[in-house]
Amino acid sequence: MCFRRRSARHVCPNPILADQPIMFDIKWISANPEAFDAALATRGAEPLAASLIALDDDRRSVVAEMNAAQEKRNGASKLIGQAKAQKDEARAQELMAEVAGLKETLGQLEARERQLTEDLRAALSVIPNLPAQGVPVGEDETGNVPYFRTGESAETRPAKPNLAFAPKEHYELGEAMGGMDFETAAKLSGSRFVVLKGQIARLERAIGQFMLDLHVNEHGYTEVVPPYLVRDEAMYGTSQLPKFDGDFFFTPHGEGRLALIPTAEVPLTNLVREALLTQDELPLRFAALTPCFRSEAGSAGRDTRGMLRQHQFNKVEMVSITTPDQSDAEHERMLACAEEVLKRLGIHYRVMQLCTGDMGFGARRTYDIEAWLPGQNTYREISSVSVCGDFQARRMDARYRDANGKPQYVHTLNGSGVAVGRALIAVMENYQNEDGSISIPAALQPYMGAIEKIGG
RNA sequence: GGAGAGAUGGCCGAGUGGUCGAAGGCGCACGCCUGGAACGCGUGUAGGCGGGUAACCGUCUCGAGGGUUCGAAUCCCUCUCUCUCCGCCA
Repeated sequence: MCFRRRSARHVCPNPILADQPIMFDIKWISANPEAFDAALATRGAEPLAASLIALDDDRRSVVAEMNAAQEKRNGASKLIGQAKAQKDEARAQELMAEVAGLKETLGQLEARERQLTEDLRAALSVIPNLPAQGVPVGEDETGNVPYFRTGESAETRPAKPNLAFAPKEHYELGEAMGGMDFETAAKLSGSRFVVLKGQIARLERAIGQFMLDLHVNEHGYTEVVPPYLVRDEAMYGTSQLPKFDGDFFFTPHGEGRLALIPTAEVPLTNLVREALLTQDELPLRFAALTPCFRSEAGSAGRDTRGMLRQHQFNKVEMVSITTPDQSDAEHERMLACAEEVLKRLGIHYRVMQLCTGDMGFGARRTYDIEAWLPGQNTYREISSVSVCGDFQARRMDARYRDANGKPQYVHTLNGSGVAVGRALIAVMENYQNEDGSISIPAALQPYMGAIEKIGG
């Protein structure tokens, strides 16, 4: 709840957030107003540069006035100290009277400065990140375009399975096997929850273990077990807040609340919040297997059957912290890491580069990996890999010292590697047999006690 | 949950109401020394904001916010966080 201004109430759930750093460089906006507005336009936002610059001009003139008044006061105070030291009480009294008048104007100026800074911060905090060069312009998912990394083609990816029968959807297979129970889950928790049992539960665990091992052992990520409950400040840092307050679960804690992480991106990225790193520490690469909790209020009615869209699911997340010049290469690398999961599992997929209108709030550029689901006869998102530039770093105040010793904002990247629940769906549907059993992909067999098949 | 201690620069760590943005150390950079290095010696080294082409100038910041004062890292209040001990507990 924000007490300051009615208009800001819905975007300012926690007054603590008012102290958070600013996420756009207002100087850059002032120097490039047309480019700023043009970039916003591709994301479906109204032009804002003029109003932001006006606000900043006001702020700067007040700051200048304030500084001048402070300088005057400081000078006088110093003289008072000297006068007192010389026992010149009359002179001291004289100076003190002079300074007295400054106090009031100074107080007013400080109050105005604070208000203007907060107004500017509040305005900037709800503006989405600007797209990177080359991101296709479009309004929604129909504007997304297929993407291949250098050296990649359809031939370098697993083919669709050759099923000589009508494939079933994952929930049909799971329920028939007694390993997937939505009715019981609804009794416990309502819709959009599931109970996994027996071999399906084990398969879910195997997939998560396999993926985390892959990234840790072969892709150079440091394994992390982060908190699953985080403060609003952390959610603000990765830009889930203040704009999307309704999409998450919160639990009361003390006088405030904690958020259940919607993705491990939040705790993993915030690992470097308020840090000043050295250049040779970078890049930092973190991976974690965690549950994710999403309220998803806006998506009621979509994908109500099965476990495609749940309030709770497990996911392996990758996060990289890099210098600005490394982030684009790291983005391709991270995409390769995520793709490798599907290659090892032998699941057909495609990669889509998201257009400007379909990208998430904090992303500069995003690749989605969509796995082929025979039961649905379509591709469904199983991973999303984004580079955020310095957008999150500004919000978190995460910096490093560059070659000249100057602090600079780091760049952050995040990607699913991949969503466990959806990978389970993909394995089940792609490896189903006509008798309803499911073959276990070779990569997972070590995690399944070397069995080759479940159910049936 | 109960009791106590603390929060200072990249890190560690001193600190008196007035010239303290802050001793000292570590780290880092540069120079000297060396065949080259280590050691040693010397010099330099916070961040934000505003102004200036720049050199530079001003201002703010010693956990956060408020107060006392002409003047606060230093005194008072509130809050947040950390640590130690006790209790409870997977």
